[in-house]
Parts: sequence; structure tokens; C-alpha cells
Amino acid sequence: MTLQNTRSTNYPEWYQNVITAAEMAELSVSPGCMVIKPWGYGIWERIQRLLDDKIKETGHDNCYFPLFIPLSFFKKEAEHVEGFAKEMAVVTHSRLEKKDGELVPSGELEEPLIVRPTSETIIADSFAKWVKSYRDLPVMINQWANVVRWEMRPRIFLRTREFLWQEGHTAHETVEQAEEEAKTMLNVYMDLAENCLAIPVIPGVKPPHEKFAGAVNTYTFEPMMQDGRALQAGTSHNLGKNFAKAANIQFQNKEGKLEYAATASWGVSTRLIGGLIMSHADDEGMVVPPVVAPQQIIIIPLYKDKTKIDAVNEYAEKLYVALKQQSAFGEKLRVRVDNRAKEAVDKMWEWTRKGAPIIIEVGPRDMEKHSVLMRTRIHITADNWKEFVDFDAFVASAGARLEAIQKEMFMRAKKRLEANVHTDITTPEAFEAYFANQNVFLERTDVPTVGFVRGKWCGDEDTLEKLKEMKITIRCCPFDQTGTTGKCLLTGRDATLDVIYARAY
RNA sequence: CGGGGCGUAGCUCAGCCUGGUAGAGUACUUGUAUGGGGUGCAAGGGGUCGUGGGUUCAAGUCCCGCCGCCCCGACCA
Repeated sequence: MTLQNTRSTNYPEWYQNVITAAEMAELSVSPGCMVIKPWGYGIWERIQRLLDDKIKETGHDNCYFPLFIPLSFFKKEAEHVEGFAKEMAVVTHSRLEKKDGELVPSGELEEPLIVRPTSETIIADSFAKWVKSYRDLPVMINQWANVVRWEMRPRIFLRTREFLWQEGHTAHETVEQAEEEAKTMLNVYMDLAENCLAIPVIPGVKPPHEKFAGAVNTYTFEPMMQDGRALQAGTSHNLGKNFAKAANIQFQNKEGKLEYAATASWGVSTRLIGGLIMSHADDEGMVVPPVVAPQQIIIIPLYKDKTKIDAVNEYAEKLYVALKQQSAFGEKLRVRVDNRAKEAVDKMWEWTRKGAPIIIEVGPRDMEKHSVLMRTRIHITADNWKEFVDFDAFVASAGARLEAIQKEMFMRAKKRLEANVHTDITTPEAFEAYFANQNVFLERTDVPTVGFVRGKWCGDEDTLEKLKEMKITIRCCPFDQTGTTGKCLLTGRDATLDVIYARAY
């Protein structure tokens, strides 16, 4: 089976095809929710493990807060509730009763419970109990959890009603410290994106109208998908004293005076997997960067000569054992022998669709030559798709090969990003003409493509309406501001702020 | 919540106009010939045709109600 749609013919359908073909996830019978299948969940587990280490290295500890949050908690921070009110799942009853043969909700709760869309409010409430003195600060915690946002138009991995994420929450003595925390964690995320997921990003700060509801500053990194759209992959917020005031997180400072703490929060979700797909997958299916691949090397024994099945199995096992002792990226290799009772060629294509970085086939011919047949996923469409490599030479080079694949994947994506951030659009007319085109696969040459535009923004109120009209968003104000004065791309007025304009998911 | 479309095998769909034994491709099982770039041939298993009612000797097909899903809008840290 090849994908029904390609990136060129139908990009959104192609995305769905990849997920199905790679057996990463499927839509559940429960509307708007997804079933994450082993290969997709395996990638999430890799992300979890790598990020969890970084979270702990930066001084945070894991803990767990309740799924249900009393409705009243959301009344405490006005902006916050406004940001989430339209997508909350509300629990109003505690049991079912049989009435006229129908099961109907009964036992109405005194106070409705919200299924957490995010946990700032309930965690702030605990922080208020935990923090009495400046000696109790900072509090630095993280939780791995599921959250629910009742999205109207779900898209698998990108926008589902329930998704998995981590949310870090911290409390500090000063707003400056909260600010530093937010920036530190943005750097952790960028490290994850670039060095683990091989996704280059543009970091920056969100403009005021795109901030997290209730935040002082929201930091973000914005990768570019293969159709030139941006995907908000992770954010980090300096919440200032807003949530502390709402939840009454107060402490006595060194002078003995009561002061409100400053808080920060940060999160990334399973949406990263959507970003991974749209950054790396091709028309043959998924391509997983070696660092996050649940299995990095797949060994497929060839059984065409039935008299040699045992010998081939033994040969495959020998290769497996040898590879398991090798390392890449400072970890032992993850290798699997696929000896399921399926045709070898079917297994080979299955792992191709799943995007395993290296697929090895071993058969009687290889045993004689003491070699293996190697194929790297990122070169699947090249002419020299297969390579016979000496057994020992392959074992010795396996780690380095995976590291080279990781690097090449990152460079490919970086090249694409750099080639599609346009800085030569300087007038509102040129801006409108550019975004009049649709977002399509960036490698198409038959139609205009659309990427990011980096240009000036005056920040005036009337620009927001125009953005909405054009369905363009300001992704971020990049950290590397030029400081020059130019014309706002929306109004033509003088402006000095550089921003990234793009269509987004 | 407005506009449009669709519910038939695990999946993609035909059959409906013009009522008369439930179909194809694919996937799955078995056999066979194959086998290092996606096999060929043969046989087989799998369906309350979304749901409730109506018309009829007879309903997947015609009529009415309901439910669900998809697309376009609105909405979307």
C-alpha cells in the first residue's frame, strides 16, 4: 500500500494517510478523541523520557494534581476563564438512574467540576498552602497528565479533545525570576525540538493578543511545516503576579513583609508528534528521527529457503546481540528482530511506512558473505536505496550512521525553514499579494507556495481585524530584533518591531 | 449553531432513480507457484444495509421521524 495522497496532491489528506499508514494513531469512537497506537505512543514515550530528564536537570520535580477542578477556581482569574470558557468539559452529575428504561444523569453536584483544560488554578491553590516564607521559594514542579479542551474541529495529534502533555508550574520571589524561569524552559524546549526531534524553530515572544490567557509574557517556538504553515509546538509563560493574587500565594520576605509570589508555567503536548510528522514524513509514510524512534534498527530475516530458517534466525539474532551493545547519542541502540509470520517484503514496507531509521534484511546470501542488506529510511527514494555492508563493519558503524541520519534530517528541515522565511516583503500590497496564495507543499513548483514572512508590525488595534480577515497570525516577535524602522506590513505606518507572520495550525 | 453532503463487510465504495436471493476492490484465512522494491492463481470466512415507524405480496432501494459522521462557515492557550 502506498499513500493515497501525496504532499503535492492533497497535503491535509496526506497527513491523515501518514498517521494511518504508520499505525501511529486513529480516531476513536469517542468523538474528537484519538487512540494512540504503540508506534505513536512509543514516540511519545521517547519524548517524555528525554524531556523529563531535562526538566529534572533544571531543578523541577514531578507530582500529580486532580483531573477535576471546582468551577469556582476559574472565576478567580478573569482573563484566564475567558480564554478557556468556550472549550470546557463540565461534570454536573455524579450518577446515572434508570427512568423509563433510559439511563439519565442524576445526583446533581452542588458545584460543577471542570475537567482540567490546564492546571494553573488548582496548582496555584496548593502553592498558596505551601508557600509562607521566602525560604519556601522557589517551588518548581511538573506533571505529566491528560487535559481536555472541547474543540469544535479536532485533528489527530494537532487538536484533539483530550491530549497528553506535561505542564510545569513554578513560584518565585520576584517577577524577574519568573521571567528567567520562562526563558530557561523555552531553551529546554528548543533543545528538545532541535536536538531530539530534528525540528528547527524560531523562538520569540508572543504579541499581546496571542498571549496565554492571564500571562504577562508568553514565549514560544514556531516550527514550519512542509506546507509553510506554523505550528505552535510549545509555550512558556511568565504569569507575573496575576495567578498569585487570584489564588493568594503570599509569603513573608526577608524584611518580614507580606508579598505576592510570581509564577510561571510551561507545557508541550502530543501535538509535538503532529509537528514531527509534518516536518519529516514523506510520500512513503512516516520518517522518525533516530533519537525519538522507539526502534532505531529493524532486522528482517528472509526465509525464502525453508531449509535455512534456523540458520537465518541465528544470524539475525547474532546481529541483534551485537547491535544491542552499540550506542548512539549516549544511549544503547534500540533494535528489534521482526520475525513475525509475515512476508519479508510486507514487513519491510510496514517499517518503511512507520519510518524506522534503518531497516536491515538478512538472508542466506548474507550469511555466506558475512554481510547485511541495509537501507536508510531517509534515502528510500534515492537510486542507491540498498547497500550491502559487511556484518562487522555495520555493527561498528551503526551508532554513527544513526547520528548522521539525525543530523541530515535536521539540516533538511533547517534548509527548508531558512529558504521559506521571506524578508523581502516590505509593503502592505506585497504582503496581501503574497498571502493571497494558499499554503501548499513547499517543494511544488507548479503553483506559488507560502511560507513565513518576517517584517514590521506597528501593533495598533486595527491590525488585529485585518489579520483575522486574512487568516494570518503573528507567530512571534523573534528574539533577534534588527531595531530598524520600516513600514508595518498591515497598515504601512512606521514600525520598528520585527514579527513573524504566517498561517498556522 | 447556520449551509451542504454521507451512513451498505475491518477499510474504500457500487447497488437506490426504475422495489424481487447482499455486491466489488482491498484486508483477513487456507492451498499453490513465487520470493532481496510493494507478487500471481484458486478456494474460503466475515453484513441486524445507522435507527424507529409507514407504504407494499415483497424495502438496502419509496415516504416520514430520529441519531451519528464528514465538509464549508462561526469558534480554536
